[in-house]
Amino acid sequence: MKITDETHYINTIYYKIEQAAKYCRHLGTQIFDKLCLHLTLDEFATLDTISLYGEICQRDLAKLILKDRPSTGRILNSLDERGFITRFADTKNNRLVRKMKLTKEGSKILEKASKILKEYLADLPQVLTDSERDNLEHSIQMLKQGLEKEVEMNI
Amino acid sequence: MKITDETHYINTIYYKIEQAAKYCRHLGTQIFDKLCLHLTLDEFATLDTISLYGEICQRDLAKLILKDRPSTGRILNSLDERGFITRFADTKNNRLVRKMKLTKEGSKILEKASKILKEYLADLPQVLTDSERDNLEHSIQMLKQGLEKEVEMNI
DNA sequence: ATATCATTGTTGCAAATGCAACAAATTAAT
DNA sequence: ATTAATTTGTTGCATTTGCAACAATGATAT
Repeated sequence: MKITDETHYINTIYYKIEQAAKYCRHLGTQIFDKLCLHLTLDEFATLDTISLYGEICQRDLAKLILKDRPSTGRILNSLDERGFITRFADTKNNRLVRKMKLTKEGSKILEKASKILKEYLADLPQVLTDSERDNLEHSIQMLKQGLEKEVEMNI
Repeated sequence: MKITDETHYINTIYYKIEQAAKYCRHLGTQIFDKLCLHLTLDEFATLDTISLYGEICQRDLAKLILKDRPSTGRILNSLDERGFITRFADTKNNRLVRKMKLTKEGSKILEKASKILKEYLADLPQVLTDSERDNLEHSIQMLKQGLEKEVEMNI
């Protein structure tokens, strides 16, 4: 039985990336759960992305947080209801869009969660050396650019 | 606006890996759909894994195909109903388990799908050079090993 | 001016997923 | 011997996701 046989799916780079992604997400949700941040990983990523990009429309946000438009809308509904963001009408290319920005409350909880998260992660053993991480980032970037040409993401 | 600000989630390696994984899965399902292989990506991966590892129990298979036990059982039910695998009782560490193996039909459709897939992928432009892919594989492996110590996957 | 197409966001529903609870079988403990 | 704990697989249900259809608005074409 040749476990390293490259012709099998389980040995492809696609499989290994999916596996790594699942570990990442699992670890993320476990940490968010344990730390009681009152935010899910997706909500945190959404607030963080808005704070980074400022006022963007929902579709652009969807592309950034890797969710489809309905899912993005639902996450924003929840954040809106809880007073972490406000949404307002604006235009993009002369088109009516809904943009959003953080409220004071939103900035506060994002900052608090970031701080707690940072402290927690600092106590974890480092999984990759800096050079390994740089290597990985570069390779992933190359892969993404290659795949982008082949896949229609339809967001 | 510092888009490359490393303190933001969207710039972390975790985010980038999830993004790459989503591209991989999207491309995979699109290809399987287009080629009309009468198998989903997950079903293909399952057949491929069984053909590689031989007779294994469901839980071990679940760990390999990165699904939880219920999902694995459901995939196997479907493959079983369609005659691509047979399941039988066996023991592992003196414990009763259900193992499975490919039927003639299962081997046939796996072989056919592999062949079509290989031809299709050969026609795609190469997204990574061999050395880039080797690099990526090594880094991903390191990351996975690091994460494994921190996450309980509960499969 | 009217019709057609494109973009953005929402709704609704089917499918997939995650998870807890359960059942069956075996091991370990007292 | 009885009880408790473990491992494996299934069931059921709540949540999430994916996707198609729709509504609203603006751009383009004839």
